[in-house]
Amino acid sequence: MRHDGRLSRMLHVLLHMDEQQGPMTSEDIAGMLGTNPALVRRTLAGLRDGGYVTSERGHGGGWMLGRPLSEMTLADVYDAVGAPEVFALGLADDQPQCLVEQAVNTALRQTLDEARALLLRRFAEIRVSDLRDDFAARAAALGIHPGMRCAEA
Amino acid sequence: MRHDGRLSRMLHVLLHMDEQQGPMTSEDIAGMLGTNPALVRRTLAGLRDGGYVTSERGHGGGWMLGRPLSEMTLADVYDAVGAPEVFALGLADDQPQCLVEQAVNTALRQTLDEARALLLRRFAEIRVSDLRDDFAARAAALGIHPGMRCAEA
DNA sequence: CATTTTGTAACTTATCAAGTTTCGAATAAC
DNA sequence: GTTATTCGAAACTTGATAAGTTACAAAATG
Ligand code: FES
Ligand code: FES
Repeated sequence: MRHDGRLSRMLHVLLHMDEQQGPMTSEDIAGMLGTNPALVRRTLAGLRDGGYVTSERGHGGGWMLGRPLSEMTLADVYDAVGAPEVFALGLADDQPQCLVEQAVNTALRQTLDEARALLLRRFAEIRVSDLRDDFAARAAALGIHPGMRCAEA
Repeated sequence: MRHDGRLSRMLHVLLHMDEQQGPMTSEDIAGMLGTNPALVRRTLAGLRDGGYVTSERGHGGGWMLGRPLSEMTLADVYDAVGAPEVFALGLADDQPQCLVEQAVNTALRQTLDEARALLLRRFAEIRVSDLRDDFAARAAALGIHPGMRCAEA
């Protein structure tokens, strides 16, 4: 099944925004992600509603961080992109008549709920700034200037 | 995202097979699941390869359990249907050049791997016969004969 | 007013589980 | 051995939806 990359993409964008001076336009960002501006706007809209980024129209406009990365967790970003379905595994029928199928659903639902809870708990523990720090460590280890952009290379 | 219901469906089928005298044809099963025989064969093929069910062709043929439900875990069935992708959440790019994106991927991958491991560990702890027992308890609580079939009602 | 840039709606594409059709091969009943 | 049944398997269509695209209105700057 094709997966949902919105969380992954938005984290990437936030980190690049952090190491950027002024605002980034949707076009800048789209170039970075290898996609197009309209999609960027669509997805960033959720982050704007959550106050994690701000947008300005017109000359010199674009997207900027709405707060420091240390004040955003992965869970915040996950929620901001619409809290998409976590699992590809699912139930054949949510409310079956069949008692047998109800037993199956109960067991699967419990197990999936538990795994989802663990995942979201972990997401809530990780600040976006932690990823930046990991990135800085990587760059240092490789002796690479941390400001690189793959799209510009 | 549309989810993958193969595990759920196959568990349902196994439980019905267990409370059945003789073999069930693909058509019987398809009627139960609200689907069609070819799809049933396609999915059950994996369980047959794992020895969890057997199939016989011709008159009086069909599908039967290959071993008791107490000797199959949810993890066994999950593997037998092809160990489908667990998560709908995914990475935008698996092997990015960008160090920033690599940091994002590392963090997400770790967290997803942890949640997947928990899920599969739980699956390995649950025997299919446990679901049957839960079903029996449900039926008793409702005062319903446990042999009911929704498709026949 | 001309230009830049977001906001938004409408539409197309890609993907893959699910669903369908079809025919061949094996088995059993007669 | 002929017929009915049933699985096996390949080839194809459908449905759902994230992603991608197009287009244009609205707002801000100079
Ligand atoms: S997209 Fe991250 S460096 Fe280019
Ligand atoms: S499908 Fe489970 S009782 Fe009918």
